[in-house]
Amino acid sequence: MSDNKTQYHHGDVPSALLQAALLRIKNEGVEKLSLRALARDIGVSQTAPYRHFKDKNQLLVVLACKGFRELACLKAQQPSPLAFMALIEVGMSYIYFAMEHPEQYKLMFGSKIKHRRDYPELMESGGAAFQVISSYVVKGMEAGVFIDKEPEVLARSCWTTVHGIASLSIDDYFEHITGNFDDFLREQVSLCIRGFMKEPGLLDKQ
Amino acid sequence: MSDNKTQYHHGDVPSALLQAALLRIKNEGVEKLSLRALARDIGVSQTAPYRHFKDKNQLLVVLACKGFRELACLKAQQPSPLAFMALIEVGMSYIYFAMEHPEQYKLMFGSKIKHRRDYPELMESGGAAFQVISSYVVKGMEAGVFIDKEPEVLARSCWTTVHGIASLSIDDYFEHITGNFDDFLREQVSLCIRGFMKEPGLLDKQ
DNA sequence: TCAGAATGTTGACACTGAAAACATTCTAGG
DNA sequence: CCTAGAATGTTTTCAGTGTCAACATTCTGA
Repeated sequence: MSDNKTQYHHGDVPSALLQAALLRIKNEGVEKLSLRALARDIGVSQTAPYRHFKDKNQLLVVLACKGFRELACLKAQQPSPLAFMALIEVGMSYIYFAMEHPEQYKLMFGSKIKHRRDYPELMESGGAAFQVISSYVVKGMEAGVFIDKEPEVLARSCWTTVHGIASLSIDDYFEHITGNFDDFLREQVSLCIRGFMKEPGLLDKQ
Repeated sequence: MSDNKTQYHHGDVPSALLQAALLRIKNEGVEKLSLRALARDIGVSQTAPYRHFKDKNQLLVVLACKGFRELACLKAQQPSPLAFMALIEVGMSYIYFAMEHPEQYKLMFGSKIKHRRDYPELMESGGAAFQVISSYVVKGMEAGVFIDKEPEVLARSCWTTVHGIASLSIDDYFEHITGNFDDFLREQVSLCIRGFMKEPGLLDKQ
């Protein structure tokens, strides 16, 4: 059905657009992404994308959703029986995701997307990403190593810190850090978790 | 010299542009700011701004610098003899600045500005803003309440957390928080500081 | 006074997002 | 199998943008 003769119908414009978009934002940043350039990339007219996405904003929303869903799949890279260590590792994974997909991360958390709250799938996938961190916090609480607070409070604190580290890393605010960058990040995340612990000493002698 | 007759020369295009820009980003967001609109606002031709700013990016840089310089003037709103309490208050002031000038804050830390590192005045004013938090951390260290780490490490951790809270607050990621928002923010900041303290108990019974 | 610097303008170019009107192809119901 | 209507695509057009070049006016110091 799909031979190599020039076709009127492209085949799969939506996913071709998304793929081209991911490539372009990786190379040129989300700031200069244009629908017309994407259309050119995949060889359709400049208005063809509008048959599949209401507008540019909606395409950005889909890209962001994909990112959140990836985030939601994160697991601690070095699983640890110690709940608070596992939480640190999840935080690290989160930061590494951001550093590996900086432009997509900026899209997810920046203000490029307009009227974010009008897109339920975006809210939902974003919430799911948060739940990952949250679940590890809960494990820590069940293990009894964290202070007596609402799990949501700790989870939000952890998420916020990790997001701060990720954002600033991406934008090269830590460029002058000397030494192993992974160590630096881990120290920053640990400092956050330290604030949650009944006995911070457990962390210090690690 | 400057009567009310129509003048060929405007008088002070640069500061008029900056003022108009601050107004526009406050009302419509930094994302849709356009030089041409600013030119219209102040009643000059669309290319007049280019006599005073190399390009749009440079105007954004100046706006961001102004923001950083304001940040650098922050003091704890409720000064406390307890060093760690003062640090918390400075963090709060920082967050409140962000919430009062959300679009300017996004401009300062977002990726709207291109080639940030090519603007020494931006790097410098940004560094000065960081120094405020840093100085309060040092006070805490001198008071002996914080753990034994490089001051820079703690300062950066505090800055990162505060930035994370500010960013997410601005973008309404905490919209579902119930109860007093100021209390929520203060709890988040405190949790961060808690991680620095030799005796977190000091904070708990506060 | 008057030349040159500073500041302003008009007009143009190459982009962009988006809508309207129209063309082609696919697909389901008779 | 045929055919109407839905899907998908195209061309054209509009309004908006950043920025440059060429030209006009005004200010300022020697």
